[in-house]
Parts: sequence; C-alpha cells; structure tokens
Amino acid sequence: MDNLAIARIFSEIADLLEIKSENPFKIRAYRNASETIAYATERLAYCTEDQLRAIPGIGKDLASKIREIAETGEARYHRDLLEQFPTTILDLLRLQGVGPKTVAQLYAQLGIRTVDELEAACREGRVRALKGLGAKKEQLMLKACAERKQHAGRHLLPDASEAASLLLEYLRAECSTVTFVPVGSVRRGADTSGDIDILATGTDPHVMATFTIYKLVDRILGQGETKSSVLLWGGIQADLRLVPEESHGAAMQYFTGSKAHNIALRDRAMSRGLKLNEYGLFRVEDGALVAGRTEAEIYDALGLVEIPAELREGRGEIEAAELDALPHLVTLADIQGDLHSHTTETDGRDDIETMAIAARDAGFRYLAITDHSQALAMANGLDEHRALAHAQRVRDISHRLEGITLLAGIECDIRPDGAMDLADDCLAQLDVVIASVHSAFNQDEAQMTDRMLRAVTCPYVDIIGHPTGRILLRREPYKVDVRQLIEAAAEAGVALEINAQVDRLDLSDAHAKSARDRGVKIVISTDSHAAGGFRQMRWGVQVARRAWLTKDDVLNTRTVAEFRAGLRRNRRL
DNA sequence: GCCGTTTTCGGCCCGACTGTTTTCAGTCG
Repeated sequence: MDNLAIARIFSEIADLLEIKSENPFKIRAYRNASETIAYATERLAYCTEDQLRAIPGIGKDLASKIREIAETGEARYHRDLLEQFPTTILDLLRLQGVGPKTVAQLYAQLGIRTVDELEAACREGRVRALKGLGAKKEQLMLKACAERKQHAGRHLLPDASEAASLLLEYLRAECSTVTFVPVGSVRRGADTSGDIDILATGTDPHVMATFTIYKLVDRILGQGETKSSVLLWGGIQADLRLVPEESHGAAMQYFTGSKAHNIALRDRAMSRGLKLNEYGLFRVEDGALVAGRTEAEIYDALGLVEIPAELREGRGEIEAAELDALPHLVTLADIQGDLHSHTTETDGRDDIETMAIAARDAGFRYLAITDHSQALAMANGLDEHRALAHAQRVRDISHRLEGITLLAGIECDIRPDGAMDLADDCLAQLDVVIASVHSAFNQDEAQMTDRMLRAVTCPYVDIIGHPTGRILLRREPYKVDVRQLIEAAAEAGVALEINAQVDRLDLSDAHAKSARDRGVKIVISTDSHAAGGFRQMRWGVQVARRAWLTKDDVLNTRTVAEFRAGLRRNRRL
C-alpha cells in the first residue's frame, strides 16, 4: 500500500463527511492528513503508530487508521461511509460548481447518484425545483456534465506512469524471460493518457494469463494470445501486446505512436517503396524484411536519425530528423534551481528553512521563495510590509545555509485590471517576481489578454506563472490569446513558466514550443507548497522535452549568478 | 480530528462571486 493510496482513502473520507455536513474542522483534519501523506517522503505503511503520531496533523485516531489500511488494505470507517452513499456520488462532487451541499440535496431529494442521472434531471427541468437552485444553475450543471464526459477515461501522466511502473515491476518479476516496455502516450510523456500500453517480446506462453491475474486488475476486458486488455483498480485501462523478437523495434515504434507521427512515417515508407507496420519495415516488391528488430534500425532505413519518443507528435520532427537537426533535449539533471515555491508564511506547509533543505536534497543549487501577495486572502497573502520582512528572513537564512542559495521573491497577483497587487517599489526590492492570475477567471478573451499584457509591461515582472490557468481534466484555460502573450513576453524579455504541478503542466508542450520558437525563455518550476513537492520537477521537464526545449532554452539550467544576470530587471540596468 | 495548553476543552482561515435571493447559501480559490 503506497502513500498515495492511503492519501486517496483519507481524501474520500473528507469528501463523504462534507456531503454529510459533518464538523468542518474534522473534515479539514482528514484533508490535511491526506495531503501530508501524499507528500511524505517515507513509506508510511512501514511506520509504527508512534512514528506516525510524530507527523504533524496525524494524531492517535488517524495513526491507527493508517496502520489499519497498511495491514488490511482498507479502513472500516471508510467502508461504512461508502455504505451510506454510492461511490459514484463522489464523481458529482468533481463537477465544476457542484459542492457537497448540492450533492447531498440532489441525492436526498431526487435520488441522483451519477453524472448521467444529473444530466437527465437537468434536461427534464427537475433540478430547478430544488431550493436554492434555478434554471441558470441547471445550465451550468449541464455544461459541467458535458465537460466531464469530454475528459472521461483520461488520466494524469503521473497516475498513468505510476500504474504502469507497478504493473511492469510485477510482469518482469513473474516472466523473467520476457522483455516488457511501456509504449503509447505514457512513453511519449503526454500530459494525460487514455490507457496504459505495454509491449512484451518473447515466447513465454503464460504471459497473458500472468497479466490478467495481476492483483490490481478490476475486470478483464479481453484476453487473447497476442493481445489482452484489463481495467485496473482506479479506472485505468491497460493493454498488453505480445510480439516475436524480430518485430520488437517495429512494434515499439508502432505502439508508441502518436497516430500523426505514424501516419507521416508510413507515408515516408510508401514513397520509398517500403511498407511499415507493427511487424517490421518491408520492401513492397518482394515482401522482404528490411528492418524491425530495433527502432533505430527502422528510422535509419527511412533515412532518419532516431527520434526521441517525446517528439513523436507530427510537429515537424520527421523533417528535423531528416536534416539531423533534432534538438538536444533538456534533462532533469540539467536543472540547477527551482523558481517557484511557497512557505507557511502564506499557504505552504513547511517553513523557509525546511523548504530550502528539501530543495538542496532534491539536487537544486538555488530556490526562489515566492509566497502569495495580499489579493489571495485565503492564502494569507503578503502586503508590501510583510513581503519585505519575509524577504529579509529568506536572505538571512540563505546566508546561514550551506549548499543552496535562496532568492527572495513573490508570486504577485495580477489584478483583474492588469495592475500588480503590490507597489513597484516593493517589487523592485525583491530578487525575482512571478506574476500570476488567481481571480476573475471568467473574463472574456479581450479583457484577459489585455490584463496579462499589462502585467508583462510592469518592469519588475520577471516571469509569468502558470500562464493559461488550466487544470487538467477539470478546468479549461482562461481565455487568453497565448500568441499575443508570447509576442509581448518576447519583446519585454519576460520568461514564461512551465508549472510542473501535475494537474497544471502549464504552459502546455505546444505553447511552450511556440514560445521557444519565438525566442522566449522558459523557466520550469515546481510551485511546491511542501518539502515533498520538489520531486514534481520531472513532470515539468517532461513537458519541456515535448516542447523541443534544450538546456539553453531553460533559464533554471543556469547557475544562480547566470540566472540572475539573465533576468529582465538586471538586464535593463 | 488535531493541537496545545492558561492540562482536557476551545480554537482551528476567509473574501469574492454567483445565482438565488429580499438577506443569503454555496462554491471557489
């Protein structure tokens, strides 16, 4: 039982208690604990009750529940709650604009348990009959249902990757003579995945049976000799395909995709009198096998250097490979610092020093502490006075610590009219300023674009944080004209952020590539709210790689001195 | 449910916005 599984159970308990209108502080205790557990560095299933109780936010009761989950895989309290409400009710809670009170009301008065039932009830005008709900709310709910359906069956990259690596670990242990590799969108590092694809090469006759009896299989969707599909616990589908040794490379290529890349590649094969499929590259005239054992062999036979999986999206990679002009992609090891983090001074979970040490342990040479500004009241955002005092503490601690440099910064809100949330003379005294939108998300495109362009013109803004505001599988980006934003950033010398939070990954790969093409510098930041957050850097780097970024394109691959020299504020001096 | 005590209860974050209201409840960040 890994930490995330325990965290998920606590989070579900919190959701269910909310629907029951339980004591809000009890709910918060479960939610806090869920986050703490998800971020914890050691595996809590191996901890004793005393060790667990030493963790802030985990008391007697929660410690014993963690032990119970570690030993039995489940908590009785959680099961009891689920008996009072159907599990599907939790899907309703994830709809935009639908909270616990509404879910409780919908279930109690209309018996609504699923998104489909809610959709039907809205269409029939039954929802507006409930107290506090009207026709307009019905429309919003219909829209939320439609958005949900659009995302149904998709999963965030880390979820899919984690499920894939557990499955691979199991398969490799059980069938040692067979080679297993992840393919599909997980191998390409796409920000969301529809399913997990695994390729097996070898001759073990038990491979398929081994796959379908995996302990996390919820349901077998299909089972054959060369292809099987299962639905895993948690709703992720996994497909396994078995191919003979001589087709390994061709199958890897074929099943890694993407579709657009494969079509272009097959097209190229055809124009050379060749045919490409999952079994190999063949000559059309006599059917002779030209290549198939490795991917490199296949690309080579098509006159191309091997293309990294992340670039196989049909965005010009074949043309670049033909000229041997593929970028040398940035790696996690190139990253020297992190430029976006929060502490207990606003909505972070750990203090400055704890964050600094965790960043150092994660391999970073520098860290910018960038807490929120005053507009974010719920996060206890900083006004000018507190921001400067906080900056002083950051600098003091930086002097004291070995092996890491702290930069005193801020994540300053961009107000709805585009003004900065803090005065210029305050921003001028900080080392680095990120400007971000956290309010009035529903402005129209003209307003939102003007707002962000105005932020870019502020001479003390160095970086635009999570520039489109998307929350993957949950919230559409705000309506900002990214092209104009990139143009403005290029002219002003403002960097754009790739926020590595797994449900943001914002900029997206496609936008980051446009920014790079226009010469805009990129920073990759974890936006860590706790000491465990620095591990998320890898997901941001994954986006950067898919965006064709090299080490030179990314500001935080530089040393701290080079980085500071490259900031807009210092260049204009 | 956790925490920190002034040791065994009382405090724990809140402002803006929206759609529903006629004074506010629910949701979001």
